[in-house]
Amino acid sequence: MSRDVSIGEAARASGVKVPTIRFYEQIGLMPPLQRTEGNRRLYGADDLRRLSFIRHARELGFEVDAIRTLLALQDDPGQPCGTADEIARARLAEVKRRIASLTALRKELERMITECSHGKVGECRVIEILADHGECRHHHAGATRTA
Amino acid sequence: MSRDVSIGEAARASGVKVPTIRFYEQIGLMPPLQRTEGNRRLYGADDLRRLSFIRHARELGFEVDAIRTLLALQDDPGQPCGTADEIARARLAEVKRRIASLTALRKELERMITECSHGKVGECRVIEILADHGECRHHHAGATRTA
DNA sequence: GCTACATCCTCTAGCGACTAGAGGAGCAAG
DNA sequence: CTTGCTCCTCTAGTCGCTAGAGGATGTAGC
Repeated sequence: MSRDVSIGEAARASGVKVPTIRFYEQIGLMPPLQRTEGNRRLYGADDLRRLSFIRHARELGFEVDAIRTLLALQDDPGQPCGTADEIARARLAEVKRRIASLTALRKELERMITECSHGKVGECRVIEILADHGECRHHHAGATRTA
Repeated sequence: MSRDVSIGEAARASGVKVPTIRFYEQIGLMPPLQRTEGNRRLYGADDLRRLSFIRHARELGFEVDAIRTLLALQDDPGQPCGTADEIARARLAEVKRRIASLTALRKELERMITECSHGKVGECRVIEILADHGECRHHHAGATRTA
């Protein structure tokens, strides 16, 4: 039962980088940890599980606030899971929106690239299409950020 | 020939917000502008075209550095357009990667949600799958940010 | 001329989720 | 006892804006 490992080992075990682990502690995603006499952090099995949970949730693109809520739910298993479900659904909706938006971007980019005749900039379709919004099928998709 | 408009009118015409326009000037995407006696910026037709170019490029998710390069190319139409093409291709590749990654996320989220039986958190699949990375088909997709 | 009011100016700080680096302490092996 | 690794805290930087303070300018109506 390898208990109470260092932050470096926790990083290797969880796949979260050392500075990021410290950052998670700072913003309260990880609880304040046990320390050695020499002031080094010690991670037990629960802490490692929590880290992995956070990592996985981040990979799925949940925001830190959402993860905070999910962790609180996990710590209280008797609660109904409507909130967790809601958070996941909201994330799914966001992901679908992003996919739709990116698919539109892909089409537009492909069009630019295939129309470019690889000559001079003066007649380059890439530049022309960027210059004339009217030429383009893409109309302000909005939200073009985050995962 | 509505020449030399105010920043507010430039914002309305281009769809870029006033503070964002000033920000573009600050980071050198827009050149230092003509000013009135009262120190207000004046935008001519060229400036408005440049703004629209920037806006469109940002909508397509090009980074500011890439836009800087594209603008420099546009200003020098005799150049071969290989660089523009390359930038567009790089962006397309990135968009494709993001779509692939988000599609994997979507599947995973859908699985979580459909398996959730809407009972207590203790037996909630959403929480369980987040807790056990082993249960999941999704393996560190990497780049989960930006457009 | 005078008063509202909109629009403009500059400057600084904040967002989210980290990442990088300075400057120093602890600890095991040779 | 020194080398070299890991760890500590703290601050600042990343990207592309966005928000707000605090003040100047411009315009329309009276």
